[in-house]
Amino acid sequence: MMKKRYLVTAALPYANGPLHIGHLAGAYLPADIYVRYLRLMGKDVVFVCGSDEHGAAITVRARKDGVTPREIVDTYHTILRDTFQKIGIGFDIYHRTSAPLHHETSQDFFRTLLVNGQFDEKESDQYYDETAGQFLADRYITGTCPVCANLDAYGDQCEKCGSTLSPTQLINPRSTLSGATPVLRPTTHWYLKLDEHETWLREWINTGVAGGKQLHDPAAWKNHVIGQCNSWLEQGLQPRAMTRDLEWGVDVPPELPGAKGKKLYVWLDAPIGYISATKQWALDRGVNWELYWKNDDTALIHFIGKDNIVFHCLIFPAILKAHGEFILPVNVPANQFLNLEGNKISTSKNWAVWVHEYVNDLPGREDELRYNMIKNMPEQRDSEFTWKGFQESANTELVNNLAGFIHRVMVLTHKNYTGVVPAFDSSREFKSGWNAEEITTCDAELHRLHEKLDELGAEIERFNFREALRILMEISSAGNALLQFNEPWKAAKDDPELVKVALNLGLQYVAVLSVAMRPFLPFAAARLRQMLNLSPLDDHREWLDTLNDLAEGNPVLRPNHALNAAEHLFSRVPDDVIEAQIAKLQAAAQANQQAAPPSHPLVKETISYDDFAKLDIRTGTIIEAGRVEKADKLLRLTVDLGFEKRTIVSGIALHYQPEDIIGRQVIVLANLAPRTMRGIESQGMILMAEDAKGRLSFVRPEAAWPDGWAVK
RNA sequence: GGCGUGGUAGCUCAGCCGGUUAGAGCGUCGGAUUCAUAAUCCGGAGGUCGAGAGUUCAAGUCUCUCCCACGCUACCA
Repeated sequence: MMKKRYLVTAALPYANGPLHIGHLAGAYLPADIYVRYLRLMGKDVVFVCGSDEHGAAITVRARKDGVTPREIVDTYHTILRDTFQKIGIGFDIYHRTSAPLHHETSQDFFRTLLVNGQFDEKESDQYYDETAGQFLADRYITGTCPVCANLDAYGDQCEKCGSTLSPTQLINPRSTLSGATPVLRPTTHWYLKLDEHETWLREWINTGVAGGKQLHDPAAWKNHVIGQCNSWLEQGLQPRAMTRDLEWGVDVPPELPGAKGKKLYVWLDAPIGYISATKQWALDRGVNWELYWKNDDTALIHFIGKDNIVFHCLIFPAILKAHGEFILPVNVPANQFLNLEGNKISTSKNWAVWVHEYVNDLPGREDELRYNMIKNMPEQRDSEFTWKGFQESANTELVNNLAGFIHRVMVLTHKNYTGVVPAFDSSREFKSGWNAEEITTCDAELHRLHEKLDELGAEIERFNFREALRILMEISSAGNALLQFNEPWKAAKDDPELVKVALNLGLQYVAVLSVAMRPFLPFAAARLRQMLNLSPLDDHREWLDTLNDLAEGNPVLRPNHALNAAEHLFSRVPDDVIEAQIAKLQAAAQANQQAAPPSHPLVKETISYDDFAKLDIRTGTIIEAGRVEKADKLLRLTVDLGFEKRTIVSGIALHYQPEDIIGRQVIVLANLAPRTMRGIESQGMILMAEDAKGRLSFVRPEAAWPDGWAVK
């Protein structure tokens, strides 16, 4: 499905931290390869990205560091922008969501949705800090994680166990602004009626048809992308709040009643960044941005990691459709996750390879990292980065195979022909590099190169970057074999014609590689162009031209063209560099672990004896225990209080087996209001001790004790 | 508990709208070679395709059950 125009987006990185290799392998590298290829094919393509600079995490961070949010985002925006540039991610524009143009664009979008009747205004209860006098963003509330019992989980997420949370799930919530216990207060927000979009989204995802038009081929989408979307659609889409009570973000259009203090939520902020970035790019060039967003001849493609699938495949498309004028993405080739040395990459545990540190520690080795990332790209499933693997791929494949081949052709040409591309008799036969048994001619081999280059491009178009890279290396291997089979170093004396053909063709391989390498290894490709004394690639259909030349049997490098001096394109990565990186990784993780000892929860606000006396706590004995259907964490207990038996549902199933706890004496909060969980009424609560790791332990009298008596 | 994705050679991964002896790279073993950064080329070994059952003339490839990993989701007073 070739289109006239391409708009390629890469997920906006959040501007409160630097970039790690997982980000690179997940979204930016595949996007960059794809875009570089399209440019070399002469396509009209715009590649946009930018920093996502709003939200509570940034204000929390600013408060902690004692600086303004502006300072935080300025710092990281600069780091991110420079890192992308240094590792060779060639955005056409790297914008930022704090730009006024972005604020205007987002607000206009909001207004249009409002006019189109896409919102419901609804009141809901949100946590409010009475001391600070404001509503609390999820990030401003901390408390005990209900999943892993981490004492410092945020209202939106527990960083220890990674669970997604909502503030009301937190046990013992506290405001990070004042330390006070927040209270629930009603507030009004604008909800996008996502449920009304469910039907067309389901059809669009599964058939590619929307509004009666075939917009894409679902077979071209990755399994896990469609799978996850359907998983969500299955559960039914709910209206989603598009605004929040935040202090740092895009204002809800101020002319609207009730807009005061409210900001657009990420859903209507970050992805609109793609649009505002395009606008800015177009403005800078006097181009019409709408061609890229509102025209059916444009292919919109989002490169993201798998954590962003639902957002880019369901919510953002719903928003675009709700607006009415925008096109939908033709594909969302999300990658899975990259693990690091056997563990998940974790920012909070400092288990990561930071790209800005990499370019500093291993200067001039940008392509080596890119190569390994592509070779192990998590295209269909999670994959793994190891420093040992990095060293191996760099040394065996880039140094030995690729750089080695190029160097030997160059050196032989300099020895035999003083660095000038030799002319040769085109009828002369020789052994093919693709098969030692096959006798071939230069013309036939140029056609074979054409096939390979064409195939390579097709794999890129299908987002099969690993396979594309494999074909690139296959060309290099065939080049090595060409030399091996024809042995031009031997033939110089008795068969000079053979030497001419073999080296000429070898040089054609190298010239083709100088183009084909560019999407993957842009720095080395530039060095190689220089070495070959060819003009630098400027992304104007050089790939297409090369294909055309080869198809017609024309050499890419003409006879008598003078080459520059032979140089090694890559150098070995020595052991000590790798060892240093491994040591650094482990040291950082360890330091992080030591720096963050488990903190005890703050003591809650003082209460009177009367408050305590309201609690009726009794001894009891578990006489029955069983699992609760369809619940991982719940046990249904029957507890004997001596004077009566109670049914109590308790969230201890992960810590105790039912058969092990029958007969166990426990302490019961006996006058807690009954509550129904999973269809069972719980008449009380078992008191448990809990440690920093979330382990639970029964609390009980130190020796057998009669049931039903008070604990005071 | 529900949903989704994955579980294929020592390692990293392809293949999966069923169809000849299951593939690649790296590693390993043997051989050739020396123009080239101890590089290169050729060849071999290595997999009962997570487990079990079923459909079929034929199943990594379809169905069911189970196990494991990852993600989302429910339960936690």
